[in-house]
Amino acid sequence: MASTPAQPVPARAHEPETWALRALSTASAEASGALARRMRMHPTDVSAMSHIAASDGRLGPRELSGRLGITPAAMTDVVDRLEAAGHLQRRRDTTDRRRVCLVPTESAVSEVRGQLRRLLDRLDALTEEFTPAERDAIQRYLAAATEAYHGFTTEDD
Amino acid sequence: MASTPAQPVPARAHEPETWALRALSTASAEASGALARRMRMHPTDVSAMSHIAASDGRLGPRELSGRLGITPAAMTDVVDRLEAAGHLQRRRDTTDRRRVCLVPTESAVSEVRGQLRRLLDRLDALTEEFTPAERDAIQRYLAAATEAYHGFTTEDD
DNA sequence: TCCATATGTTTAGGTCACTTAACTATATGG
DNA sequence: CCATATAGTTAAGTGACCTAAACATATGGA
Repeated sequence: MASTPAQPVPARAHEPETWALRALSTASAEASGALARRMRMHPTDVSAMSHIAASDGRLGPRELSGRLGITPAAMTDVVDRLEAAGHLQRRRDTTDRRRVCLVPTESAVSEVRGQLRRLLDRLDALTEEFTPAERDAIQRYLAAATEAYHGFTTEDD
Repeated sequence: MASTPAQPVPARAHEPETWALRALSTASAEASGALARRMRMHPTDVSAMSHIAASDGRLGPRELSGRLGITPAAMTDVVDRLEAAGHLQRRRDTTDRRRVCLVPTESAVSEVRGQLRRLLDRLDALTEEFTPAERDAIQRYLAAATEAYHGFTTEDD
């Protein structure tokens, strides 16, 4: 079943939060895989549809390929798959006829939103158990952790 | 640069922590990619080495393929690559000669540990900014969030 | 003891999501 | 109006995965 990462338990000598973050990363990666499986789509295609469904309808293949970290050529394949599956339509941009707008279909938007909501509702529910002061600390911690990961990513070797 | 996920900003109507978790997931996925790139290895191979480096030296291909969510046949390819790169050795188990033990080389262990430490140290450092009570809340939240992701993953459709 | 069955690993062959490079079409500034 | 840049696609190739089958070893019961 597991379709993604799965990290080993780190070898002691780190903070409990650090272990917890690694477990969290693994769990969230597995959830992404589960989401894709449930929608019977490739993980890349789900990511693409998430962006498209949240866009203003003017998102094009080039911009999207950059966001997903794949080449424009690969993006053509992704869009081909999504269009064939009836999840979106290509529409020529009227003002710049080089551009293509990726317009999600009604059904695709509601399916993406619906499936995502199952996850996001679960996450929303977590906050009920915490006081406002605790929630403030949690939010600060999550932001700092995100920044720490980002710092590691952009760290020069 | 971006080699992984990258989620869109969710469309409102959710808790700040929920948005923060999605940003965190994206950031951690990108960090995993950066880790692999820095070690000049495939993401799968890095995951494999993480498990092997943290093992008791008796970890075999079948068990590891299960942990990584790939088939045993694919695992053979992974082990071939890692062995060719000098990161591990295959050793026949003496008590059950069907089994192969994946023994990491000295250099591989120190490289994996060294690179991982750069990340884990960053994460450890985060905790300094919080009080013990806040840290307790953070730890509870992280555990609950992990469980929420896991619940979503195993949710029957 | 010997065989049926189960388990760990590898081999063989195929698939498909990606890559790079080249091509078409459109935009734009000098 | 042409040189150059940009959006998108096509073409050809690569490699990390898959399924299926083979092989080696273990194990429990007749």
